[in-house]
Amino acid sequence: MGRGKIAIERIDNATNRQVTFSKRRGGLMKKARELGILCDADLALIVFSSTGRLYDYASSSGMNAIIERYQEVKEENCGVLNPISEAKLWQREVTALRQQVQNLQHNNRKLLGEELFGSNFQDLQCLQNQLEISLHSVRKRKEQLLAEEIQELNQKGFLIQQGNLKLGKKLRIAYEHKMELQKKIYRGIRSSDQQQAGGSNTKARTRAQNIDLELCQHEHEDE
Amino acid sequence: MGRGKIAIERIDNATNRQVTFSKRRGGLMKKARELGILCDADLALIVFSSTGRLYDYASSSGMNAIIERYQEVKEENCGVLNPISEAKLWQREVTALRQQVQNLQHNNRKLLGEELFGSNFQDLQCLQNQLEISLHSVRKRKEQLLAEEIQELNQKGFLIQQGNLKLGKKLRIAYEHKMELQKKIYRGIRSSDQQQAGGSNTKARTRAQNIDLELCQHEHEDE
DNA sequence: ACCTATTAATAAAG
DNA sequence: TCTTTATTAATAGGT
Repeated sequence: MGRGKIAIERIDNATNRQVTFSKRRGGLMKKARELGILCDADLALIVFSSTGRLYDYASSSGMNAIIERYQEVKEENCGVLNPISEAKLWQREVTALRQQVQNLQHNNRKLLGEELFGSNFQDLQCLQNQLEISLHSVRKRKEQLLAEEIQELNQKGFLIQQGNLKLGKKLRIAYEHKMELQKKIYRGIRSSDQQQAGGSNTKARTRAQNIDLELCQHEHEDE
Repeated sequence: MGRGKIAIERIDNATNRQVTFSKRRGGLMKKARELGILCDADLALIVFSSTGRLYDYASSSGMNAIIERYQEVKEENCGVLNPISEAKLWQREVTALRQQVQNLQHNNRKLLGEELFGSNFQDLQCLQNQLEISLHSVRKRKEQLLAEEIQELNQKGFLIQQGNLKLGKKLRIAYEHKMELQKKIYRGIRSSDQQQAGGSNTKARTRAQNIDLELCQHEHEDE
């Protein structure tokens, strides 16, 4: 229809394309409307132009109703929930969770000894029993923790004591070593003094320092 | 187009309407497709027949994408959230509530003296203190309830005692009344015996019954 | 927007 | 539902 037929493919000429879009869009809308009226159909048409502009038509029931109806049908077919059912599902879960939170809060408050005015004597007795059980558990656990800590400390103490014993042994050996060295030094100094009578004792000090160093090395031997 | 023109109004003949629906639906779909291709437009067409059957067409981007795009545009205009954002919103709330439920359950379990292995000594001490406070509250409330009950019972007891006093008074009066009546009867029987020596005492019995009746009436006087 | 030659759609009938 | 065909409607290209 027209002064010549055109191939059904993207129109390259932008102006031409725009003109054709306007004309055919109008025709499509008109045909859609006519179909709805003539055949009592419920239909919707959504068109985005290549520039992003929106044009739409929906028969009497309205666009949203038609979209929802469409999504309901599709959901039945493919098992994938449409966004509206999904929202409703989430909403239901929110309601349930809020109820649960309320219950838990109520429970908590009772366990905290608040809001007791709604409870009768028997309820209070149960609550008291529960609290006593809880308290017992907590105390038991505390004792357990303490016991563990004590054991740990004992272990550490034992290890430290073992270390002490070792060190004591070493110290004794070192002491004996030292005594021997001191004796040697004493003998050395005496002979040195005899060789350089009245001279400075710088050399003797240096020797003493060397001895100290040796002792230190012994003490830190196997750390 | 066609062997004659038709008015754009609902076709009464059902068969005719069904045929027209088929033809025009096809035409509409074709035109929609052509518009999409020729003018590089993004479009969707949803048609429900009067019998509820769904026919739809969507250009390359797909029906859901087009519907979402449509709803996004509409949302911008009217400020009403589209179902997808709504679903996400609910979902976020569900996540938050689930977390809250978890926390509350954890708290509850601790207050019930369960799952104490994750707590250190100080936490346990706090928990114990709280439980002791709770227990104190519960015991206090129990005592309060008992006190109230005792007071109520005292009140009732007092009222019952009052009733008893009243009844006792009446009983005394009734007793005195009875004694007087018995004296009268005694005197009456004696004189009667003197008049009818050795005769039946039927009349005397009847009199005694009357007296009992009188007493009963006194006892139940103001109930 | 309008015009109009030309093609496409389709109403009615088979 | 599928074809045919007479007729109307849509529209391509030009103004």
